[in-house]
Amino acid sequence: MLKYAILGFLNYRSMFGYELKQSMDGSIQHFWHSKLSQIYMTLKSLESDKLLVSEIENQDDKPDRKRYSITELGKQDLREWLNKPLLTINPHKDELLLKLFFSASVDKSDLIQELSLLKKLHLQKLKTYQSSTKEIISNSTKHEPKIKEDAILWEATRRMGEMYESMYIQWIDETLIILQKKFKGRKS
Amino acid sequence: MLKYAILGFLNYRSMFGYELKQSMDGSIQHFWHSKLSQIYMTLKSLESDKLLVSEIENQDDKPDRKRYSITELGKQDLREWLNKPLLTINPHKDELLLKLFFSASVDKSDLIQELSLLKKLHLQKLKTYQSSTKEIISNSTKHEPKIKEDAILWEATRRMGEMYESMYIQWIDETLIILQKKFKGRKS
DNA sequence: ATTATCATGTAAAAGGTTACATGATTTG
DNA sequence: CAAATCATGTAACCTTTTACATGATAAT
Repeated sequence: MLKYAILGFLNYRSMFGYELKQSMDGSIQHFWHSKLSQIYMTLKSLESDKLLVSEIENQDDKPDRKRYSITELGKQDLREWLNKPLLTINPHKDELLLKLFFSASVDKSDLIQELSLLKKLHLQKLKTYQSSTKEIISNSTKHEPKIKEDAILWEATRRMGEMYESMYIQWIDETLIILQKKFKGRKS
Repeated sequence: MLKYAILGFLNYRSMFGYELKQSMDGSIQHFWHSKLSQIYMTLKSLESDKLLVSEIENQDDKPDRKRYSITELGKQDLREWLNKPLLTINPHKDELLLKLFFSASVDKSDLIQELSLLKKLHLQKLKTYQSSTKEIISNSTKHEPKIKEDAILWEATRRMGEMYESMYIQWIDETLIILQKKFKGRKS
């Protein structure tokens, strides 16, 4: 579905591959992410499918770049995808939970340390969603009121990021308490 | 990492490919899932890496089956993985959020319908984690007290499933209210 | 009769990561 | 002087999905 992430962004305005990566990392990174190499490959295939067109722009001080624009065919494809409702929950994978599930033999203080570090990382993410991500969305509405309907939906997805991180942190806290209680003073 | 899910289960006891799939779907499906075809392929490659061995069992009434057992090398590999702490958050993907992010032009009653259906599915999952999954875990402890340490960690992962689904449902409810408020009576 | 369950697999395609390659400018 | 940012891409590899193939028994 990287295809539709790309079409979605290019439907706002034309962009370069590199720029697309930055847009993704700055707005949808908590529910979609891709490596640059994959973005470039996908852009190529979307162009050969006539969903995009590109033109090369020369820059004096910086490397040349390729500006991609969505075509009518591309817009149509995007619209069809947007109008087709999802009928199933999309499963996801969490390596931490997989590891934890099988970790009965692992030293408990190691698990506690691991969870404590991950808690810090989740707290950082939470703060990002609560400050910079939130500001980006509210700023975009001020300058261009016509994108208000977009901003409402962007805010809904941001809110999910916030709720998810809060929930994850709460779960880590609960799990840390259980680990400290049940295995107190026990060696592995 | 399907590799480690397989090694993890086979470290409890030897199993058939088909059985492995059932075990996964019955216990870790909310943070790990795989198709049967992939399980068979991975079993094959793990066996050629000497992490597993297999023996064919004949059954009169049912098809033959292949029982896989973990080797010492496999146990070692699993232990190494379990002892290596995760240092990063694993990103995930959610097609619903991706679609919603770009859905400003979509008919709002369609979005409301889609979210309402998904809410029902999440409610079902939540109930499963709160009843059958919970029972499976507590039953396993009663009959085999030596797996108590395992059961504590299984319960922690089950709890994440429960918290995740509760959070998701709450987010859908909030989002439904926003959609109904902001776009009341408006045509797409 | 048809569908579900048991049971194993192969082949092709799609999706995604990692490593490599290039090369200028800017910031610390 | 080293690292980050800008900018694009290829090749090899790994992971995952989808479709196909077979065939018996049990349940509805």
